[in-house]
Amino acid sequence: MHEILRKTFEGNTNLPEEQWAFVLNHYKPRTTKRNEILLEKGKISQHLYFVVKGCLRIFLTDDDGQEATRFLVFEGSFGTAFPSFTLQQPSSASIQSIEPSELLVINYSDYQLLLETVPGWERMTRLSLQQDYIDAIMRIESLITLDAKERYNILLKKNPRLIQRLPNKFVADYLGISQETLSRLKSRKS
Amino acid sequence: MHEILRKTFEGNTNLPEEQWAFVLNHYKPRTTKRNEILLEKGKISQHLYFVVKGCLRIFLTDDDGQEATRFLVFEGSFGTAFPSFTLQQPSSASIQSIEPSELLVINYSDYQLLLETVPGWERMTRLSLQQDYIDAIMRIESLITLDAKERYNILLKKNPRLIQRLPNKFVADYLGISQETLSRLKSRKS
DNA sequence: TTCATTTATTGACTTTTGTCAACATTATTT
DNA sequence: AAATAATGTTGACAAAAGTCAATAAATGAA
Repeated sequence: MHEILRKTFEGNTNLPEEQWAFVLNHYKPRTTKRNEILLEKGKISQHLYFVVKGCLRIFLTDDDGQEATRFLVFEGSFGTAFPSFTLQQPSSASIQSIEPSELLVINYSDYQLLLETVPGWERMTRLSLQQDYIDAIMRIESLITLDAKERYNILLKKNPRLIQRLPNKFVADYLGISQETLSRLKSRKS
Repeated sequence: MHEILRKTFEGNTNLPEEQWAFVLNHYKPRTTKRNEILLEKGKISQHLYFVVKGCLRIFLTDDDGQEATRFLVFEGSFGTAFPSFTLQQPSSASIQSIEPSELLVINYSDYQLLLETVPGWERMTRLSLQQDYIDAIMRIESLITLDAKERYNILLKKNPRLIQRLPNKFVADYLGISQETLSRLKSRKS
């Protein structure tokens, strides 16, 4: 089960065998049920999740009960309420497991421990953060330059599995539009 | 002139005196004229800029000549076309110095050199990246959950100098809205 | 499988924002 | 200071997206 996690790390770093064991050991398996809430907003996020199977959703709720999806986390990716986890502050977002999922979980203090004790781990972390930041920048770009239809088309191209697999409403609020608008987009020609 | 840069770094790290000299030496002073273009889209970004005085703008242009501002970089902050600089790929964004500015500039290979040779510098970089990523996440949130007026109000509260100082049109496309909409927002009561 | 619940689609209408154009105002340059 | 260019405001209208409500379809649980 840790194999896929190791493969993911290996894109950015190369460790001696014993250190791999040390790192991977701090990621504990966990399974979740469909729609299980992993973090409620207002709490401090203590865990970073790696999705082996399934899908997580980091989302915001406002006072009217409106929801907006900040991130969707699929197989082979990491996710948490990042500002909360990093700064150890109450989270504005909640985390939900949309599907029954298999996760590997590291807690905040172990995350820090790896940074302190494993040589080269800081680099691993920096590189992965770099990529996350770039993804965020691209998302901002698409939000400020494209209309709903264009954003949908790009998502369809870049991440078709996401659209096939997820309930419409999650896709919609990930795109920052209403469910009805998405529904109309999909049936529109162009 | 390097003093403000050092102060900024010192929030995240603590170096012996000789290493400070080494780091700061790799940031070269540069001045720019109003509206000077520092990077054209399509080119690879070779420089990371620290703004001592003035203001930079990282912006996108489409085929119709429409512009959208990805980031505004003020005194005491770093900026570049990040995906291009990091991955050393052609940039989708351009960089412009909106005001006559004083910058401190490091090039890509020196940036890498500091990461390789200065102990603790990788951590400095990671922490600053973490904050940038958090800022990007918050910007995404505001784009998917708030309307133009709300986004404007938040910007007004969080960064009043930005609005006072910059031409309306830059503020507008930073918010992802048209100049006219911003103009109407400003005169609207609520 | 059936029932209950959740999710998706569609219509009618409203609100928000964008676009184009005219004009006013403010900066820059000479 | 005058001339020129850049920026800001406003109106009229168009387009995009949201909301509410009714219904259809799909899904999960018993």
